[in-house]
Amino acid sequence: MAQDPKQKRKQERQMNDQMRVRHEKMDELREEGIDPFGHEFKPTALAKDLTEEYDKYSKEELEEKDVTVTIAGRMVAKRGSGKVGFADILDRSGRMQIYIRKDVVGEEKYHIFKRSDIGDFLGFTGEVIKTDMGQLTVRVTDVTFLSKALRPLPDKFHGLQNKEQKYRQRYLDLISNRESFDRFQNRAKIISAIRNFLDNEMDFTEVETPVLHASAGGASARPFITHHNALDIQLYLRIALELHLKRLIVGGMGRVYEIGRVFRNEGMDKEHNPEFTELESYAAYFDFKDVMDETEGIFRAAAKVVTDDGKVTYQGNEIDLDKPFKRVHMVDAIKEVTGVDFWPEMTIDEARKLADEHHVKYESYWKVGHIINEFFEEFVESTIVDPTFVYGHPIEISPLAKKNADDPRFTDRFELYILGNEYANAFSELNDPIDQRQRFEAQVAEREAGNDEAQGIDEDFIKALEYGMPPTGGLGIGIDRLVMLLTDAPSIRDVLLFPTMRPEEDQD
RNA sequence: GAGCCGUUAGCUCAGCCGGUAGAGCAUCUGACUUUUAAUCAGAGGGUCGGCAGUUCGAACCUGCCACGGCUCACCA
Repeated sequence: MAQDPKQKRKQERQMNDQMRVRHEKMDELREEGIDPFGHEFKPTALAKDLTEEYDKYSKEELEEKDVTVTIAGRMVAKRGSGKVGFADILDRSGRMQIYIRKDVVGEEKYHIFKRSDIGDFLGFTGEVIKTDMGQLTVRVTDVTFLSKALRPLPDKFHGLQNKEQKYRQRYLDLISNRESFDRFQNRAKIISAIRNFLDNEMDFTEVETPVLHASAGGASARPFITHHNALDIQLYLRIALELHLKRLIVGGMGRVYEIGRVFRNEGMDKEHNPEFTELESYAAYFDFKDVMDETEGIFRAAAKVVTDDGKVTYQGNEIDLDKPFKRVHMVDAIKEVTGVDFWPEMTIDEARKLADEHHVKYESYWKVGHIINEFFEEFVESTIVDPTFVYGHPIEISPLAKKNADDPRFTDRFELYILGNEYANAFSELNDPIDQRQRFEAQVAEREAGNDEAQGIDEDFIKALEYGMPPTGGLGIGIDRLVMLLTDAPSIRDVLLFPTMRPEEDQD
């Protein structure tokens, strides 16, 4: 391919010594009639399969078996002496050592191996053997050059440590840090296990609902705003899946769930990324206690991917997901930790007095329920260790949850807490359209009073409820945080392949 | 949004009181027919994140900027 000489000079200026050498080797391959960016290749085995199948045999047994295989992958380590060489080949399943001799493969093929760099893709055919050191190895009879790496890989021993680079160039992290590679494999398996549980054990239907919303509801959060040209309207990226899924319950689908990306235009930290993956499920005729059972089922199914006995260690703290989760009313939990009793009916002034006594700050528009919630968040949340369903949230902070039949100050809602963090939020869904309109109106009043995350009225959703929605139990789980818990990841960025980053300028 | 910390070779990291930049891996040359962070001998490789300032002299001190990390705040 012809290249502008000016551009080529510029490129060369930006290259370091190692890139120059690799470009030269690429040209050399072409001169030898080898395509440095080759085509299809048919490996007959993966590294992991070979280990599983043959590692149990002795050196002599393997010699007798005389098994020939073809493997392919990226060369990630290379060592050896003049006329023999060893290399580690990384394929999607793991590593395999190869052993190559000049007197076996011949001058030309050995030269290809000698001149190839760490990072290059190569294919090898050979016999499965064990070395004198007992290492399972492919003794090479044929080499195929597959693809050139023009940039050097990170340090083979330390891997890639620079966090920024790990997030920006995840492919390098995946190549050089096996624990990261495995974590993303586990993420996929966890999501698959959840799907399997909901599909096959709970008889749910998986659905897809719009990401672009005319009004962003179903949660309290600031949305991302975008614009549709043809319709010339403002649209929002969804902040929750809730309102569409409930419309499907109205439509008679009975049990639906969606695992999908939602977007919240808020701060970023170890637990928050602007886009994240949420599971929401809705089941007709469930109440929130049924949803607790469903949630335990989901967590156990997911945990099975990483543990046999349900025990998981997160950042040094062990928890047991096989034990039945604790269940406690929010007011009882507050009473237990602080001694403050919110069971008696009280006026806002009495609640404010309690807040003042305990140095709990409150906003002017807060009602008693907001203060109760604040007590919980301030004093109780961080003390929870074992998986615990905290239920009975105040009605003021739960605009989509059904009122408790015996005490209308509270809702039939729960959140699941583990090690001080929230993992699930669920309730018996509000299916009374008149109550729903009043809740939305209270949210609008809150917004006018200064809460810019309060929701607006979704008239279309209320209309759907007016056609009748069966009693329904709904659930939301933050998938990223669940994956963090199960894979012992300290930051949400460690479980997102490509976390949101500020773009860098001046890229080479 | 605030505070603290970081940014030095392709990667991982040193660099003392301000005196013109170091190691290991990687790369290059040579030796070596069972190595596994291979070994041995030699060599090359730097806009010390960027821009200003202080100074005879700045990787180091000061200011501003960029990006990142941690903590806090915010966050159904």
